[in-house]
Amino acid sequence: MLSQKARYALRAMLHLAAQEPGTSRQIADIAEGANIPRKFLEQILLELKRRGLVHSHRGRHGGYSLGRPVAGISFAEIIRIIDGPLALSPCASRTAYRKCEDCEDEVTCAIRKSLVDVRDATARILEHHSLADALADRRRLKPGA
Amino acid sequence: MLSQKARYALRAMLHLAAQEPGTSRQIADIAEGANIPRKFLEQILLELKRRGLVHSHRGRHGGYSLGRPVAGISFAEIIRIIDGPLALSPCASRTAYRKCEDCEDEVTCAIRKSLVDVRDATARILEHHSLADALADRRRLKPGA
DNA sequence: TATAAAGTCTATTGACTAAGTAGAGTATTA
DNA sequence: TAATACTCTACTTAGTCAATAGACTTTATA
Repeated sequence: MLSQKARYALRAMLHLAAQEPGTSRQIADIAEGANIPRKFLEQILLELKRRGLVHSHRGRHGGYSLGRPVAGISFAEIIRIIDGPLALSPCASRTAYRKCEDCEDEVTCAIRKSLVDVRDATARILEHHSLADALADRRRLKPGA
Repeated sequence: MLSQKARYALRAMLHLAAQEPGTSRQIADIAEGANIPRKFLEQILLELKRRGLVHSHRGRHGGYSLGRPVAGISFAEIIRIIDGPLALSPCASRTAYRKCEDCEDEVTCAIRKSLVDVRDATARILEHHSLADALADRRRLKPGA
């Protein structure tokens, strides 16, 4: 399961993605628009900023904007930043591989193999699903808006 | 990520699956053989037993055995019992669907769609990966044993 | 140039869960 | 009937999740 924080991050990014490209939005606006506790959102945006997914400017007319074009930001990237690797086990992760502490022999591990299959399938979907795709999905689902 | 408990459960089941069909193994034996804390394993086996994945008999020559043929027990089933749904969000689960508390409109949710895709891909792999498959994998990986 | 408005940073809280431990109880069999 | 092994419930400890608080810094503008 994703953490609540990761779901918030996805919603916040989607909110930014839905803005006129190049324009920015303030935390309060995002918090209200995406239904996220304001102070919690601050932390999330800060983290996303450190990783380059959003830009911020401070001071009076400050705010946040996407760090890259909508087509260049995948769900996978957002989720990895907030929740860590997609894999079901550290030993099945390709981006954050770590040997299982108590694993006898990884090479012959009959569990790892299928977990790697799952991680690959998951990555295949989420790495190719960008904010642009999500916006397109939404438009298709909600033709009126 | 799977919990440690779920990884233990998979290992324990695999240990049982590797036994002569029909024979049983005692908790202490499984704990040692699969490198699992003994008292913790008790709880896990109890849970698996309640769900019919293993049978037990008590008393002097007691022990545990698989509740079904190795080909009839999937990784998905074991994981669901210990960790709950495979999906990344309650709203994306098919076996344990639950609406997101703070979701505005699920039908038009641009996040849910891709999470459902992931859950389907994951389920496709893990539901079709049985203990028998895992044993076959191991044999292939470790031709000596 | 003061001040209001906005992002930045660190700490804290409370509830919950994960992982493991303990021990008394119950069934079986030699 | 004693030994052995599963059963059940409770407990502990550490850590994480979700959220909140508040002081600090930057920027625009009146």
